[in-house]
Amino acid sequence: MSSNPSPASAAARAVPPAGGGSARRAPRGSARAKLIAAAHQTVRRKGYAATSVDEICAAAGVTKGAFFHHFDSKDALAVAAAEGWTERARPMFELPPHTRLEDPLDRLLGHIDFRLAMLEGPVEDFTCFVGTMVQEAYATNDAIRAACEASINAYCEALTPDIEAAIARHGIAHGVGAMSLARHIQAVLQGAFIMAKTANDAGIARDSVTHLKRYILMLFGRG
Amino acid sequence: MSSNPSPASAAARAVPPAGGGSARRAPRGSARAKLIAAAHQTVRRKGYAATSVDEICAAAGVTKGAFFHHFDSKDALAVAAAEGWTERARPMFELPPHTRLEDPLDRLLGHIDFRLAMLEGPVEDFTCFVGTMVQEAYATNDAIRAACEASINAYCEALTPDIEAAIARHGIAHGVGAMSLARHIQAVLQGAFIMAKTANDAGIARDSVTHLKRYILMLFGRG
DNA sequence: GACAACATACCGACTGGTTGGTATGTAGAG
DNA sequence: CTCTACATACCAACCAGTCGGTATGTTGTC
Repeated sequence: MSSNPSPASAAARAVPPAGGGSARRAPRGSARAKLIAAAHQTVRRKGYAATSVDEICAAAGVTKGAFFHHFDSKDALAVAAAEGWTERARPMFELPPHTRLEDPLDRLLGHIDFRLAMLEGPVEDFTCFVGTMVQEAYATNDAIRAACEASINAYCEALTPDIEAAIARHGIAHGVGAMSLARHIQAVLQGAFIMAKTANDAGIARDSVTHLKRYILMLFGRG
Repeated sequence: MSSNPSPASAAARAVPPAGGGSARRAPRGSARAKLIAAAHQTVRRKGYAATSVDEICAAAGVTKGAFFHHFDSKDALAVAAAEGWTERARPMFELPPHTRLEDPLDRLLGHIDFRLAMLEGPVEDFTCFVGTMVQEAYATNDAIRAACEASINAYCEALTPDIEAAIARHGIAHGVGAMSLARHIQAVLQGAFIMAKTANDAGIARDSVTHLKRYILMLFGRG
C-alpha cells in the first residue's frame, strides 16, 4: 500500500551510474509526484508549519525551482497533497482480499481488520496526512481545510455503501445511520493516531480500533 | 478562565499617565500564567510551529523579555503549557453535579454527557491543547511529547476509578479493562476534535461522542 | 523603621539564521 | 526553434533567542 519508495532512491540517482557515461537524471515530469510524496512523508512526521519547502525539496530530490514551477506556494502544495492523499488511499477499498466477501458486514469488518493490521511499525508510517494537516490549517487556511475535508469525506463515502448494505441485510441497533457510522470509524482512527503519537507507539492505537470493532459487532447484533 | 486583558493594554501603560493617578499595570508575577494561557489559546487555533513567540507575547500582553525570563525557550513553554493544561482540566472531574451521583456508571455517563455539552461554539474553544501539540512534536521533541503524554495519562487515570467501580458493580462485556476503556474514551474525543476541525463545526464531533456513549451503554448491558 | 544590598520581574532593540518566494539561466523533448 | 521542466542564485520578511537596562519587591542590619 504505502507506495513509499525509499526517500533516498531518487536522490541517489543523481549520482552518475557506472555505465553509459551519461548522468541519467530522474525522468522529466516526475518532480510533482515526488514533491507530493515527500510532503506526505515529512508533514506526517513534523507537521505542516514545521516542514520547510527546502526540506520537502530535499526529501523529493529536486530543487526549489521545480517546486515553484509546479506549485504557486507552499499552501498550494498542501492542497494538491491532500488531493493526492485521497488517491493514495483509494486502493484500500479495492485491493485487499476482503473486498470480495459476499456479506457487506464481513467486508466492513474486513476493512476494520485491515486498518488494524496497518497499525504497525513507526507511527509516522501509518498516520493520516490530512488529519495531521487540518489541525494546523482549519482556522487559518480554508482552502487547505476544505481539501482535507474532501479527503476525509471521500473515505467516509467509500465506506458507506457496505455499511448501508450491511444495515439492509442485518439491521442495526438504535437506528444508527450509515454515514454517521462511517464518520465515527474515521474519528476513532484519527483519535487512535493521536494516541499513538502521544505514546510514540502503535499498540495503544490498536487497542482503540479493537474497541471500535467490538462496537460495530454489537451494533449489528454479533456482539 | 481566559483572563485575557486587551493585548495592547500593557504596552499602552508604558506611556506615563498624565495625572498623579496610578497607572495600574498587571500584577507582578502574572506574566507566566498569562503566557501559558495565551499559548493554550493560540496553539489550539494555529498549531505550535505556526505560533511565534512574539504572537504569544502579544496575546498575553507581555514582552519577549518577560517570556525569556520565565522560559528558557519556546519548547520549554510548550512543556510548561502541557503541564498547565492538566491543571486546567482537573476541575472537569470535581466540579460538575454529576460527580456526586451514587452509581459510578452514572458518574461515567455523566462525564460523557458533560464532554458532549462542551462541544459547542468555535472549534478552537473546545479542542485539546496537548492533542494538537503532540502531533507536531511526537517525532521531533521528546520532552514535549512526554509532557503531552503525561497530560493525556492524567486524564485517563482520573477516569479510571469510576470505570473500575462501574465494572465491579455492573460487570462489563468481553472483559474490557478500565484503563483500556478510559484510553478509548480519550481517543474518541481526540478523533472527534479532528473531525470538528475538518468541517470547522462541532456537530460532527457530537455525533461521534454519541456513538461512544452508546458503546459504553452496550458494554455495561444498558444498550 | 530606614536604608543598603540584593533578587526577581519585566522591557524592547537587536542579531544571526531560516523561510517562503522570485528572477534568471539551461537542458532536453518535439 | 520553442516550450516545458527543471536548476541556481538571490532576497526581504520573519523567527527564536540575546542583552543591557529599569522597575519593583525582599531581606538583613542597625
